[in-house]
Amino acid sequence: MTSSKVTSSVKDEKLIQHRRNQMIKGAVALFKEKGFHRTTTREIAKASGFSIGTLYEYIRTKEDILFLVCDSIYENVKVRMEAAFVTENATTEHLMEAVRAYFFLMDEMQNEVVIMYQEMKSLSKEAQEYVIKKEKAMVRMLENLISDSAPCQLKTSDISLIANNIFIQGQMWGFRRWMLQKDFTITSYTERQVHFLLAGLGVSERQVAANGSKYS
Amino acid sequence: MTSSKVTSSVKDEKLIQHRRNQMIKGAVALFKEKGFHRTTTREIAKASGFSIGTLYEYIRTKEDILFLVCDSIYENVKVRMEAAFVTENATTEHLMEAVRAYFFLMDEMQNEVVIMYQEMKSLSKEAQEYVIKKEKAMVRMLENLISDSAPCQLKTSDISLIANNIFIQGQMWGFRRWMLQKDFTITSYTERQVHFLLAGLGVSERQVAANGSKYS
Amino acid sequence: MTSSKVTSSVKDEKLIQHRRNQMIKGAVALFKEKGFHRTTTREIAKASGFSIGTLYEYIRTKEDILFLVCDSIYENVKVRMEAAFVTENATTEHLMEAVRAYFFLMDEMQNEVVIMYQEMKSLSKEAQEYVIKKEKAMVRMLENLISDSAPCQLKTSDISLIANNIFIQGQMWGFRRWMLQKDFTITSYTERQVHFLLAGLGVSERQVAANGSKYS
Amino acid sequence: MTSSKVTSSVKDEKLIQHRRNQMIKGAVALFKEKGFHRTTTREIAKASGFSIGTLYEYIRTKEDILFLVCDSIYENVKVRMEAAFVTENATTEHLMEAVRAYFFLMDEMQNEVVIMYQEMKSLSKEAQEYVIKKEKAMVRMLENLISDSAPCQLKTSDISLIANNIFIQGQMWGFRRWMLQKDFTITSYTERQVHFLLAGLGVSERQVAANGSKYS
DNA sequence: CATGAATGAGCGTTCATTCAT
DNA sequence: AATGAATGAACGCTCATTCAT
Repeated sequence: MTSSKVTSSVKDEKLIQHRRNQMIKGAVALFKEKGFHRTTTREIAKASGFSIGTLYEYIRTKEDILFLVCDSIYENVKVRMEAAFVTENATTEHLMEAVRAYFFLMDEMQNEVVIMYQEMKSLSKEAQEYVIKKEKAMVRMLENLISDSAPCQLKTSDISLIANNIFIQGQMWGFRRWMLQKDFTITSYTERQVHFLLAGLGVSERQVAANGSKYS
Repeated sequence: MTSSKVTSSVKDEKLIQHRRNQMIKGAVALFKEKGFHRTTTREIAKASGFSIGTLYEYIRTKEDILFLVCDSIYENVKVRMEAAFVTENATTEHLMEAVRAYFFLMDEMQNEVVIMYQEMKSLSKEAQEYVIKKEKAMVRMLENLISDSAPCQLKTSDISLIANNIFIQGQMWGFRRWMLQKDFTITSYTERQVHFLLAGLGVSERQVAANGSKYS
Repeated sequence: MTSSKVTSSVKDEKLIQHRRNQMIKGAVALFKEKGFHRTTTREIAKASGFSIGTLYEYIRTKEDILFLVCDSIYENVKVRMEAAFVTENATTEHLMEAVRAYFFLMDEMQNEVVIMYQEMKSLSKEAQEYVIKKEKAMVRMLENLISDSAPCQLKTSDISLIANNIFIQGQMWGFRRWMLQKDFTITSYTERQVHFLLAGLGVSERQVAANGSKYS
Repeated sequence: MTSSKVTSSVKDEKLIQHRRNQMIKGAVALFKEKGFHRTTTREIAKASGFSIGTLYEYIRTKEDILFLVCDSIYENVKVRMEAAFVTENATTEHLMEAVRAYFFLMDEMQNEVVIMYQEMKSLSKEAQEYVIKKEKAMVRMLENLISDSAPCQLKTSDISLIANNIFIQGQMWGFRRWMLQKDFTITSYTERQVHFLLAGLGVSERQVAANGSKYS
């Protein structure tokens, strides 16, 4: 669905969607390499396969492109996460499997994550809030899963803390790759983080690891 | 000590140090608000209390300012951390106290931390490596403390993982303030993170919390 | 033909040629008056009839403009010289007529010549060599003509010397105008220089001057 | 003698002279390499062996330095030429010997000559006129010698032309070195130019070359 | 007399954005 | 709907000149 936050002078919704996908793909590659500010609109147009004039038929300002990129990242993450999250009668195993899915997703989306971390500040206050809202919604999903699956009663603030810890541990796999990716693979990283998570929750690992995971 | 990585055309070392401190202070305030790229050298000069010409007597390029800022952040953190870290016969209590000191430091340095996260990419590859080296050295300090104080034998990769988790949990207090600082104060945040850390290490909290902390 | 040494971001070759001619014309007028260094790119843009942004669509650096000017001067001189030079069965009369044509051309192009003399040093080493090559090619044309038309056998080094003398005598009409243009017109200057040239070659003037010149 | 055209805030005439000589020496070396505009006053101060503040005690503007350099060049040439010029009962041999002396001087002063050609335009109109006056005076010296020594009656305009030809032939040895200094040494160059000069004057070489020259 | 830190006008260059075709 | 030439505000940086010490 077209991000209605960004206006276009073109009418054909299908075309808008198509062109914007081209733009996002081109922009992510460029932002990853040079960052938002060092990337010019001309470069984005070229990488997207059309002219600077055409680019401006589908956005109003350069910031719109960054917004489109950020929005698209969250959309992708959201779709993938919803597929991995069980919402009813969740067990600790469900939680662990969701965490694993999230970590593997973060591995796939390292570049996008780094972009989010580095360029979010370049968005307008308004757009930042929109994006933060999306991040909060995702954390809430995780909180619900923790809450549902927790073996014992946890304080809501503790649930929130654990959810946030998991979230940034997933993201840090990407933005601290220079620190982590010599000692770990995504598989071993995931396994050990899950291990400490369980320990933190006071769950014996044996209880959970009985049946294997998709991700190990 | 003057950062010898950045050359100045002024000879008086004392003056260089003084002027650069002015620059760093001014630049941090501006970078925090608008980011590195949106801040102009003229604005930095003005915020530092001198003219654009004088600014360039103490640096060669705008990037030098960012480097000076990053370098100064690490220098400050390092000095403070070294004071908080026990290096001999460390106990779990020592570790916890060091973690608390680190979290409170991160609370003080929120703006600087956010700048580091967002602008490090704007440094030259060379300067990035220099800064990463400093970050790695600090993580190593923490690893040593964990290793020394651990109640049981831990794998070195696990030690590294725990150290990194602690590190980014401290940093995340700043860069995810919009998420955390409604539900927590730095004190409660620190307490709960320490709680889960101990749980992860398999240490009973009662054993440790007996004598109160400076930070609670 | 567009000077392929200088790149442009505009694609239309015809337009490039047109805009560059405007630039050259404007730049020559300004360089003549204030020299290359004292002329700003904004002034050149204005004198060319377009904005500073447009100027930079057709060049990459200010030095490119100087190169374009120098290149264009040589191109013009070359075209004019080739038209004036006989290449087969040349007689002394042909040589004299070519020299006269050259002197009159130098009279027309005084400003350009002065610019070349004063600003060539401002070109990059690479561009200087390119321009020197062109100058050498032109001297060679003259050498050939001298060689062909000489009444007696001359040493090649003498031919080269004579050619160079003629060349700078033509140029000096422009760059020493404050010395020469009170006592001479271009016609009388040409006539006397030709006179001494013939004397130097050991040719009686009567033999040559029989049939009048276009230039007297 | 101190160039009274340039004012100094220092009183001690001896010191002024000393400092200015340092400046000229440093400046010539720099101008030769990078030209007047690309050379900074700081560089000149450094090359002169004192500070930028001191530099400005002995001149008022950067242009003053260029003027000092130009003036000094002419002063040197003048002194040397006056020594080489016979003013009474001059013969063709005297003329030839003076020309040879001039050519060898131009060989020595190539850098200075090139600077004069390229940077004179950077002087103020007033200073240019002053320098041109000096050049004219020198040409006049040569004209007088030609006039005195000429074997036959020459028109004054022809004398002027010949003097100018000699002058720029000497200078061209320096500013066209890339063209001439592969085929000639200063000795052979001088000899051949003298040869053609004599031919132009209608003098048989044998009459003159009888007794050898200091310069061959 | 000598120093060198301070100044700021002014330069070359970039690039987001527009709009006629 | 697509193009790309045109625009000019704004940036990073330089350097001649001054003046307090």
